[in-house]
Amino acid sequence: MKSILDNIIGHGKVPDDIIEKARSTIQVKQVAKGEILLRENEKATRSFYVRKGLLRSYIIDNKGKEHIFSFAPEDWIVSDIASQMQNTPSRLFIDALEDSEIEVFDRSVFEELGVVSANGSSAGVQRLLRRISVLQDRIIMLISAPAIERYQEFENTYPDIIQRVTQKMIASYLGITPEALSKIRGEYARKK
Amino acid sequence: MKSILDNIIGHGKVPDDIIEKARSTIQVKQVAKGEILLRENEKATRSFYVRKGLLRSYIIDNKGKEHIFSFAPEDWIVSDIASQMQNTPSRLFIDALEDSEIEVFDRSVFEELGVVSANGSSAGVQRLLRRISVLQDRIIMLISAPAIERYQEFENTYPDIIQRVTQKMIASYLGITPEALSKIRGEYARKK
DNA sequence: CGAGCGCTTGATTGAGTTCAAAAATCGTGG
DNA sequence: CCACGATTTTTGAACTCAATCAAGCGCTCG
Repeated sequence: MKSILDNIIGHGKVPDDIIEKARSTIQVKQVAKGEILLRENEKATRSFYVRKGLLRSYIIDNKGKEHIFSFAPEDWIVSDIASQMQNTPSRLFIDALEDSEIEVFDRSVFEELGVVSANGSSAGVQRLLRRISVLQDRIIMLISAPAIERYQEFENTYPDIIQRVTQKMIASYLGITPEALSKIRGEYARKK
Repeated sequence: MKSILDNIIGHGKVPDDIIEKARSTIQVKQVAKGEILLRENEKATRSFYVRKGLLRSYIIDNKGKEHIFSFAPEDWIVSDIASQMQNTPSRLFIDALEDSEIEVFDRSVFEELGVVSANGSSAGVQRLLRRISVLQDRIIMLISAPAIERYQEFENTYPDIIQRVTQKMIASYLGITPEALSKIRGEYARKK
């Protein structure tokens, strides 16, 4: 059976004793369909590797509606990277759509294997993780929020950029037409 | 002035001579507003680090409309990771929104610095890059394609998952209501 | 066997698009 | 530095795609 370790470490190169030490920090778990592994507002410290079965991650918006961020079948990893990165309470729920067998692990596994922060290579990986976190947030906005909220989010997240580009560009980034953005901004301003 | 190197290598730890060798493969370039650095269908081999100015990446859909995937101000990196990962022709254009000063580099920089494929740590990084590439594709679909095309894309990309989850879940993943998906599928099937 | 869930279908509503045209802003050459 | 042309932004009307609300059917699993 495949393990997360087979995926982190490439071929050879990592000493057996280190691998064994890492393996001891990984916890194998059987989860029943419907079981919740991570709830909103919990601190996301652990990630889940799926050996067998199917997990999903999703958010619940302010109207109580579910929006699935990702499915995770065999050999996939699920986690709230954004929450882990920024050390903020998680926005995602993670649960099991089928009875599953998973491996539970946290950042320390990567550190022990030298993937993260081992010898100066950390900053590049940090950057990749931050990128993923940004993309995750954007997808969540796109599937769950109406145009006006996406605009407000953009306003807050990129105050510097908003000054430097045309509205046409911002609209294009948000996935709406310039006309729609103009109208949204009109109403929005009027209401303040 | 900050360089991409300051970001890849963390603090200390990488020998000076290796850093210098890496630095020699990085090319500093002045680009004028409007200049195009990467075109659709080119093979994306290089990435761009912005020292000063503003770049963007975007696609042009089949109706000729631009959709901005990302802005890249100072200290950001732009590249078509999906294209680089899968070695496919790029879907993204990259151009300059302001006169900018950038650093041009390719994968070899990471390899030389031991971030990628140096000593077995590669597989973990590969996984992160693949994740980014998946997220990139999904965002592009969300901002540029109507619901039916997003569904068809999903059908092709995750044929295994489609069998195992309810349509309600798929709709939730696509960012539409179950009713809308049902209707879309109805028409779609009828037309075949 | 019944209750609930999932899927479909229909009617209505609403957010955002498209098309068009006017007003405002920007950039450039004279 | 001004003026002109081009682009951007705004506004309006008609339209379209998808959301909402509601009802009905079929299935399963408890």
